[in-house]
Amino acid sequence: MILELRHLRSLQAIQQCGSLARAAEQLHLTQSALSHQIKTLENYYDTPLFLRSTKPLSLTPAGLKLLDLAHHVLPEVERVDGQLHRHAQGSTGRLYIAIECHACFEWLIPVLDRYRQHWPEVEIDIRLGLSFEPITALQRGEVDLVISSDRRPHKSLCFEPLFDYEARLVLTHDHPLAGKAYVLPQDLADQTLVTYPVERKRLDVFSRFLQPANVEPARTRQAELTAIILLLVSTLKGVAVLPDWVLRETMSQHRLTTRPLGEEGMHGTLYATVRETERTADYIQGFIKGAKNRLNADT
Amino acid sequence: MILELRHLRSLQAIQQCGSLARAAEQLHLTQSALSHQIKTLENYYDTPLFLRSTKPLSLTPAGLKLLDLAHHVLPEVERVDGQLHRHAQGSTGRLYIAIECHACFEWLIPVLDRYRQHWPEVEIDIRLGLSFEPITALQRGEVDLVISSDRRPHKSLCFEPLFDYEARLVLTHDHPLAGKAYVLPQDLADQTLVTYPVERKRLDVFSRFLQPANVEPARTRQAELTAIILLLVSTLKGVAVLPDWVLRETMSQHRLTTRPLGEEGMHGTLYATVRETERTADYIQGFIKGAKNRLNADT
DNA sequence: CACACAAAATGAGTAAACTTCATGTTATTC
DNA sequence: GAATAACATGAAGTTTACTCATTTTGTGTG
Repeated sequence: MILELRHLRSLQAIQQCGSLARAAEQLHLTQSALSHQIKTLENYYDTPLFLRSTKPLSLTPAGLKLLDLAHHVLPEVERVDGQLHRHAQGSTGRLYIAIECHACFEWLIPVLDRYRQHWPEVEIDIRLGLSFEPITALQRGEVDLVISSDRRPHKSLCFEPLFDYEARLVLTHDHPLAGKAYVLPQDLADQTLVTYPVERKRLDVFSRFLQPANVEPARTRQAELTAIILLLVSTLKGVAVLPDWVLRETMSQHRLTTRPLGEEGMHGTLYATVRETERTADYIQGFIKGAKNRLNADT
Repeated sequence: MILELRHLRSLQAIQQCGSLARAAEQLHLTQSALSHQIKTLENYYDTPLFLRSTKPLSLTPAGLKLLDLAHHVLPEVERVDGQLHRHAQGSTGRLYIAIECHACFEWLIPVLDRYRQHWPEVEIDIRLGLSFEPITALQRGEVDLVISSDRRPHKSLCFEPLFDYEARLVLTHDHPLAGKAYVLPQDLADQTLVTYPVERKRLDVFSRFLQPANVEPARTRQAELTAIILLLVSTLKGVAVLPDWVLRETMSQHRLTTRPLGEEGMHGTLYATVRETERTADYIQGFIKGAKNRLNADT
């Protein structure tokens, strides 16, 4: 198979111009070059592609077949070619986001809604519950941006801090622990703890608060959605640990309040991790900027 | 635009094989050649196309875009490429037939029905009432085969005789002229002549019979379909001139008979005209053979 | 952590393909 | 039938793609 796009482009030009000479000009080639090129094809297929003896020279059935192919194929090729060029400039691309924490939806969705207005061509998706580590998925090209709070440096990847947060205990106004200025691990030993349905090691409240003090809550409950967790906290008189960004408007509606974990509070930073090669792409930086400004995004 | 099908083929192989080395083997290239080729593309688009650091190496979003294009485009290209190769062998092609005489439908349709069974891939069409000469249309590649009874030799075209025919006068059994063994031009001077609706010069009865004797029929009627012409001959007690092949089974049904034109009868030959370049193609020869054997085709 | 192994990148030389230039051939026009 | 226009052809030059040899990178192992 010697057929190349070049041949299709030539045929299209020949058909358009009605003569080799003019087609060659349009293609920035010499007439001779075109003649040679077509002859190669004709030898390959062992059939003429156009009739030389008619005034606006016309294609043979074989030539028409190829022209037909050209009309199908070339526009698509040009579309993708253009996309890829813009892709490199960073004005378009794929943005598959992996998030480790369910709570991130609370700020992510509004941020993405806003982002899509500015970057309409970017292909967006959110991936939850990957079969392997998000970082691995990032390296394998299955996702393009990982949002998480831990930072395990890795070559070819880079971390962009988005914003700091504080994980706080959520409880009702009239909860016994509401009387304290801050809570300690052992305060939760007789409590019902409501969490997202993920492994314990991926929940800060266990890995950074309860397990170091070797404390186990009396009961645990799981719920996927933040709204349901808050509901359960209200109705079960349980407690939950959520990042501060979750707890703004919804708080007063549910007659809820928050307390720091430990005297100092439990603080963390949320990072966006991307591949080094794509870090500078405009559409990536655009997302990171939008995430940092999430507070303004609600307006 | 430097993108060529070769690049798409390479990307597809890389994706399939999961490594440059194996892909190169499959493409009958060296690993180095592939590496260079991809690098050229990556420089052109200014973005990597796949990640080298994963075990089964994986494509970047940009690479996936191209792969997607490859999956769309390559099968179509291969289909056409294959078709063209067979085309040269003559097992497939386009067969647009131009006919000058309406009566040809009578034998052409059954012949084509039979032909299509043997040459299912050939694209068939029948063109009537072209804006210019069928021969011109043939030279311009608008049609591929012309059926007509006159033979104006032209370079790059060739004529294949199909079969001889005799144009005979059609009339009812009880028509006054039925008493004669043959009719002369002046016999038609007081008759109603039913013809196909085409120019007189393209009707043999005028150009070869009436006009040389400077005779004009009393009345003329036109009808597109042979069946209608026969009907008019019956009901109007008119006459028509039709080739003998039309007049076989239908004759007795309409209580019609035929007489020769002139003492010798008016004979002609039907030719299939094709472009010299396509004459030897199997699918062309197949049609010509089928037309010659039209009598057997009805069985 | 060094080692070995596998796989991709690199660089220089070579072969192939494409293009150009000059010229020949063919078809059409007046 | 000469003139013109358009395509074909052949040889030479240039660009492009490929191969070979080698280096670099990444991966897995003792």
